[in-house]
Amino acid sequence: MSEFDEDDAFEAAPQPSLAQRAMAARPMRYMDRLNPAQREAVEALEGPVLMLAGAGTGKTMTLMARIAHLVTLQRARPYEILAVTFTNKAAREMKDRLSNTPFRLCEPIRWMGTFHALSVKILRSHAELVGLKSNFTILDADDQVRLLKQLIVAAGIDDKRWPARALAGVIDNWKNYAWTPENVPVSQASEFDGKAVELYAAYQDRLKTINAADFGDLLLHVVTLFQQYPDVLAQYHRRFKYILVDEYQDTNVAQYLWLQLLVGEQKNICCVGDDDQSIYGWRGAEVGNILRFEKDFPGAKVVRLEQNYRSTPHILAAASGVIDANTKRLGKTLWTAAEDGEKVRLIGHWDGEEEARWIGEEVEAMQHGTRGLRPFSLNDMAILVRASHQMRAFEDRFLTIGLPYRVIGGPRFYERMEIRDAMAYFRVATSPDDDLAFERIVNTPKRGVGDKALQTIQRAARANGISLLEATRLLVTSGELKGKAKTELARLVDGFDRWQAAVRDDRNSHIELAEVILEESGYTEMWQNDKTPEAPGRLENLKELVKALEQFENLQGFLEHVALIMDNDSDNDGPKVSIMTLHGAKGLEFPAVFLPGWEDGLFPSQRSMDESGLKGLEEERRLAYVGITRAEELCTISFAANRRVYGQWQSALPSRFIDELPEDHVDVLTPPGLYGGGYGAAGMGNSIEEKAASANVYNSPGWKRLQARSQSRPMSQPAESRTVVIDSQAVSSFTQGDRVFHQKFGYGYVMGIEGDKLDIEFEKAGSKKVVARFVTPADRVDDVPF
DNA sequence: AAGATCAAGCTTTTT
DNA sequence: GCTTGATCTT
Repeated sequence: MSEFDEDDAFEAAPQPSLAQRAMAARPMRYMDRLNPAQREAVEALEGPVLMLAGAGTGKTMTLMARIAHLVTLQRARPYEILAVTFTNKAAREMKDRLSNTPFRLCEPIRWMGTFHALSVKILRSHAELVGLKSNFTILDADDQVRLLKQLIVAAGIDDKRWPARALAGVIDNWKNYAWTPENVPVSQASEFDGKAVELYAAYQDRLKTINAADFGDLLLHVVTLFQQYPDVLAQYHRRFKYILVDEYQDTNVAQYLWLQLLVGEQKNICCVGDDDQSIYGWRGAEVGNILRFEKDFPGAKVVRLEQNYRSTPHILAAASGVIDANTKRLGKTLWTAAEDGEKVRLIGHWDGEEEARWIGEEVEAMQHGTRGLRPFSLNDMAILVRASHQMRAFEDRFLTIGLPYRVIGGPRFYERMEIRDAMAYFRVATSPDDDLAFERIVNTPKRGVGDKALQTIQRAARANGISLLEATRLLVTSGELKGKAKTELARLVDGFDRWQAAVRDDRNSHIELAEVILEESGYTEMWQNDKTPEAPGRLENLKELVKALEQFENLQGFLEHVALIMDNDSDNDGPKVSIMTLHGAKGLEFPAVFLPGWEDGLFPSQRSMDESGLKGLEEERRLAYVGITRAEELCTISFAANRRVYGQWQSALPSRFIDELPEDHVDVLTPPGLYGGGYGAAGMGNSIEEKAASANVYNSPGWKRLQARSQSRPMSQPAESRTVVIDSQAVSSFTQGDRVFHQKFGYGYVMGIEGDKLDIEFEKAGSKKVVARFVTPADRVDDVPF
C-alpha cells in the first residue's frame, strides 16, 4: 500500500517540501482567524500542552492551525506528525480542511486517523511480532460473539445461562485496560462463572490461528508490540516528532498507554478535549486521563478555549445550567458575543407518537418560516435521540408525511446480510485462514451443506490443524463427502483457488475480481432467483458495494475500510432532516436541533443510573450538555407522558434535566395534545385532569414548574395550517386494488385514496396511510423511490 | 437438509 | 412489538 512508501524516508533528513515553500510565500495566514487563547494554543509548540476546548470554541480550527504552524516553521514534515482522532468522521473532516485555505498543506498528514486505524497501519508492518500475518482480518462485534459462542460450547458450558455476548463484554472491557490473559487481575477471576480468563486465553489463541484481530486487539497488540520490542518503538519515536490527540477525554487505559509509549523524549504532545463532553465512560473511557494530564506531564501548558462561536446566549445558558449540576469538572465558562436569539423551547406531549407528529409538523413549518423565525433548510435541522430505537417513531412518521430524512449511524450498510456475505467471500479470498468468514458462506447459496457436513469439516480441520477451507479440500478429494455437498464444495474450493490466485496477482482489477467472485460463487444468482420484496434492494446494495471498491487499491484495503469505517455517506441528494443519537452528534452542529424523549428512565437512561450510579447520571448529564450545545439558533426539547416500550405502554416523568434548565432562558410551548393543538384532546371527553391522573405524570416538580411558567406566558399559536402540495399525478396514477411496493413496508394493495395519501393494506406491515409518491406499482419495483 | 413454526430476549451509546 | 435463534416437521 502506498501509505508505506514513505517508510523509505524513515531516516531521511528533513527537506522543506513544496508545501512548506508555498506556505512561506504567504506566511501564517491561518493565524489571522484566531483569538488570543487559540493563538496561544497554536504557538505553544514544544512540550506537553493540554487544550481545554469547550463546545463550539473553534477547537478543530485551532488544531489545524497548529499543524499548519508546525509545518510552516519547519519543526516537522507532514509525515512526522501523528494526529489521533476519535472518529473517522473527525479524521476525514480534518484531512479535507487541511487541504484547503488557509492551511493548504499540499502534502497530507498521512498519520492521521483513529487509534484503531493507526494501529492497523502499525500492525500490518509488524504483524509477525504479535503472532499474526500481515493480511490479518478485523473481526466486528458480530464475528467476535460467534467465535466466543463456539468456544463456550466447546468448553461444555451452557450458552443459555452464560451468553457469548456477556463474555464479549467482559473481554472487551479487559482489553480496554490493555490486560492480556496473563495480566488480568485476580479481582476479575469470578467473571463469567470463573471461566472468563480461561476462555479469554482460548479466544486469543483462536484469533491467532484464524489470523484475525478484534477491535480491542488492534490497540492491545500495538501496546504489547511497543512494550516487547523497544527497537520497533524507537523507530516510531524517531518518526513522530509531534503528537496531537483530539477528544482526549474519551481515551481509555489502553489508548492512554498507547500514547504514553509513543511519546518520545521531547514530550511533544498536544491533547485536546473537554471533560464536559466525556460520554464514552461505558466504553472504558477514563475522564481521569484528562483530569490527570498535568500530573502525567509535569510542566504542561494548559490553555482554555472559552469563547463560543456556535450558539446563541440562551442556548449556552441552558447548557451551562444543566452541566453546572455536575460535580467533578475542570471548569470552564463559555461565553459568546452573539445576539440573544430565541430561547430554548420546551414542550410536553401526550405520547411518543404525538411527539413525532408535532416535530414532523414543526420541521415542515420551519422550512417556510414560522412564528416569526427565519426559514430553515431541512439540512439545517436535526433530531437527536438518546437511544437508536427512538428513531423508529420519527422514521414512521416522516415516511407517512413524505418528509425527507436521513438516519446517521443507523443500521449500517455493511451490517446488511448481503454485504456481510459478500465480504465473507472477499475475506476468504484474501485471507484463507479466516474460518469465520468461510463458515458464513459455505452454505450460502445453498450447497447442501448442513450441520452434519459442517461438523465433519470442522472435525477434520481440528484434527489436522488446518483451516476449514483446507479441510474441505481434503474431504472432497478423499471422498468423505458425498452427493450434492461434494460436487458443490469441490466447485467452491476450486473457485477459491482461482480467486486467491487472482488476489495475489495485482495486475488484475480488484473490482472485476469482486464481480467474478460474486458471480461464480452463485451468490448474485441466489438473489436474482429470490422473490421476496427485499431481493431487488439487496442486488442494488451489492452493486453499490462493487462500486465502492473503486476508491480502493485492492480488496484488502477495502475490507479494512469497511471493518474500521462504518458509515454510509451515500445520500447527499436533496435536503433532508437528520436523525441520529446524541453520541453520533458529537462534533456536529445544526442551526435547529430537536431533543425529544427527555423523560426520566429514558434520558437519563435508567440503565446508566442502575449500573453506574451517580457517575452514570453525570455522564447522562454531559450527554444532555452535548445535545443542547449542538444547536446554533434554535433548540427544542420535548418529552412525552406515555411511550410504548416493548410494545407495552409506559408512562414516565419529565427528565430531571428539565428541572435544571434555567427558567430565564426557556420558552414553554403549550402542549398541543393537552390544549387543543389539533389531535386527541379535543372532543374526546377526557379532560386534562383525567389524563394527568391516569398517567400519574403531571405531579412532578418539573411539570408543575412547566405549568407555572406557561401560565405566565401567552400561549403560542398552534403551527399554522399549510396547504399540502399534492402531486396529483402521483395520486391519480393509482386506483383501488392496485398492487404496490413501498421501500419500508413492502408489498400491499391500495384500499382507498384520501387527498394525497393512499390507504394501503400491506402484506407485512398492516394498513398504513402513505403519501403516493413513496409508493410504486408492484410491477415496477426496479425504479423504487429514494 | 430445508423450510416452517415457535420462543426468547431485546433497547444505550461505537471504534 | 420485533427480530433472532432454536426446535420441529417434511
